[in-house]
Amino acid sequence: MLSKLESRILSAVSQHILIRYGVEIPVALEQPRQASFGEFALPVAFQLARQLKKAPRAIAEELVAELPTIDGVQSLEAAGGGYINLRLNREALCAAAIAPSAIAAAAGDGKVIVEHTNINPNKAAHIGHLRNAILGDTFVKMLRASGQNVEVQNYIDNTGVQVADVVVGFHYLEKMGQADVEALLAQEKFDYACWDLYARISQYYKDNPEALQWRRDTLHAIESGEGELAELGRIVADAIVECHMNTMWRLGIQYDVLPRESEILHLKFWASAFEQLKEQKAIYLETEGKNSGCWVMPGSAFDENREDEDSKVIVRSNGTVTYVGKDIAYQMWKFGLLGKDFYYQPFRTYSDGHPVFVSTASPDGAAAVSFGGGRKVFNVIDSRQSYLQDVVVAGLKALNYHAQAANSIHFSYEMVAMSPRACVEMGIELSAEDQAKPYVEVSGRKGLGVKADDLIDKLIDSALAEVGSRNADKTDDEKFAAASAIAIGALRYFMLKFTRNTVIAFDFQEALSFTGETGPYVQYGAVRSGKILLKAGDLPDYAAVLTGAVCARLLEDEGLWQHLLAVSRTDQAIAAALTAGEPAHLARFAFQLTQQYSSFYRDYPVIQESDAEKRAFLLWLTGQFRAQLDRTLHILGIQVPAFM
RNA sequence: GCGCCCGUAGCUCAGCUGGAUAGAGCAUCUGGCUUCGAACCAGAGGGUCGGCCGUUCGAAUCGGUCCGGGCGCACCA
Repeated sequence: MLSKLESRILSAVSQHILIRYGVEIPVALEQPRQASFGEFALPVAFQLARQLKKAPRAIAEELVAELPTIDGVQSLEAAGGGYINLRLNREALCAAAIAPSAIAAAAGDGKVIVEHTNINPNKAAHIGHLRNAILGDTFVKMLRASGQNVEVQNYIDNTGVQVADVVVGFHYLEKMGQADVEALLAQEKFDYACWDLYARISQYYKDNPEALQWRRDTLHAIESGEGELAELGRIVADAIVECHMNTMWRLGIQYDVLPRESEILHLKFWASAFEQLKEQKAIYLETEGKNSGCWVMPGSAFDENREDEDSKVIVRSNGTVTYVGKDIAYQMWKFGLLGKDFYYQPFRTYSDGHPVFVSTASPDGAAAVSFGGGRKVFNVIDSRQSYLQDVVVAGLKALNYHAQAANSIHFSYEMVAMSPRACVEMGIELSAEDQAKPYVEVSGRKGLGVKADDLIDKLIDSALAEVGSRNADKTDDEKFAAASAIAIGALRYFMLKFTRNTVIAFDFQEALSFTGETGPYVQYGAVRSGKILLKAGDLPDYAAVLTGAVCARLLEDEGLWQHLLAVSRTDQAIAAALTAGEPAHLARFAFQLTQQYSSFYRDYPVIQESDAEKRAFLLWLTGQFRAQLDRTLHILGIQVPAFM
């Protein structure tokens, strides 16, 4: 609601300055430190001071006197060293909020692709993967809320060493065949079994380096797609992908398509990319030095501080392509630059009816859908991969795809590590070296980490204990549903409250907290407001009761005005978070909005209000709060339980 | 060695393109449930924004430098 007014103010002010002083400067609008200063502040006089060689305070006073009246603005005032504080017309803002408004979604041109989750399908998902998926999913919802057409991809590396290692574990360590693995699969928690096995085989390699030959053999078999080892690889990867999809769906996270590495290999995506790279001389065949016999990208292409000799191998001397090479091909496909596409078949349909497809190599029985070909691509990958992401972008540039290179965005974030206390609580023994650190890196190879499903279960358990103690009258199913919503709310909020470049040192006590700045705090505010609306019975006809005069009278109350203001800032908050690319900003807004509501809740009893006009107004404000909070929570992927 | 990130209250973190008295949560202390549910609210204490230079009307924010911590820099993915 406020965003329109804001742009009106900005254009009026900059226009006036242009005419009056003949200068064109970017005008900024801020929120004053104190609410008593007004609703907005213009620091523009400070900027003008230099150019006009005049005291900022004098300029501010001049502007206050000369600025034309702006629709919706009550008054202007020069303050402090040169601020212009600005008060809004309360009645006008209120009237605008009551009138139903059509929100014009700014439809973006072209498709935006967001790739996230991307967990190696060889073990259970852990807290690090949760951060990736929750961050990615929330960003997707932010984009969609702004009218963008978004395609969500979850890349499945089903032919890599990590899958191979688990296959090695089954085949060589456990001496298990296809039937044995399938029997294990039928039991619960296959991803947990693989988690342990992966840690074991990793340790085994350490103790018996000669066993690495098993990995090479297995990897080769998996890449060729033939034989028993390849079949085992398929079974493992497919089953684990199912597990991951289930885990993520518990958090409300969906995908549109699962492109798999096996199809990138079989459909020869790399061959097409290789041709283009050679043709454009983006890579060359090294004939001397340590990389002799390899196709390499010169170091200067992706890092200006590097020498050309400090190059990155794209194709190994044995003719196989590296991870980065495959990633360049995949990135090209995302932009539709490969001249190829996968075939697809349905993978599953979520309970809300949304289908997700998986890539296949064969046109037989393929679904009539297509993916990729985006205008802009966001890769949600942790910051440790930034070097490789740079190489991928350099590849696009070297191919003269400059627009695509500029639209390849590494949506990076810092890792989730384990706090020493969390390690102790899990009974993990740390090396002396690790103990000295402020936090320890999560490691699948070491089996060091908190599994996503375990954490969710733990959260549900403790939410259930709370819900149970407060709602004896509800059925078990109802209580479980509420506890689940609370648990997911707590988890998503926890992962989102940190800005992207903050390392999260995972701590059980913080993650399991339901008080203070948490998801449940916000959900609680929503539930309380919902209860009032429910108890109020039939809602009044707001447009009829809340006339301009009524609003003007009631909004003289500073508390009510501040509440209306807070609610009105939702649009801005959503837009600002998207611009900054920080879901954390939106999470914080949800918290602050709820804080505002909590004091409103205490100060203004709604149901027993005897003044009918005021009661209607309070009800309307309550509804406004709930509606705006619901919008925000929807983007954050947090549901409001029926009770709590 | 080179590159990226971080250093703000006892702890965990915010602080938007430099702007008015640096903010939350947790923890500590005080007060508030016969009043729409206290997973809440009100209040108190607690900070040389890692150090030092610089840029400017103005710096937690920009630049330089030093100190401390993390992560990268493979013919692994």
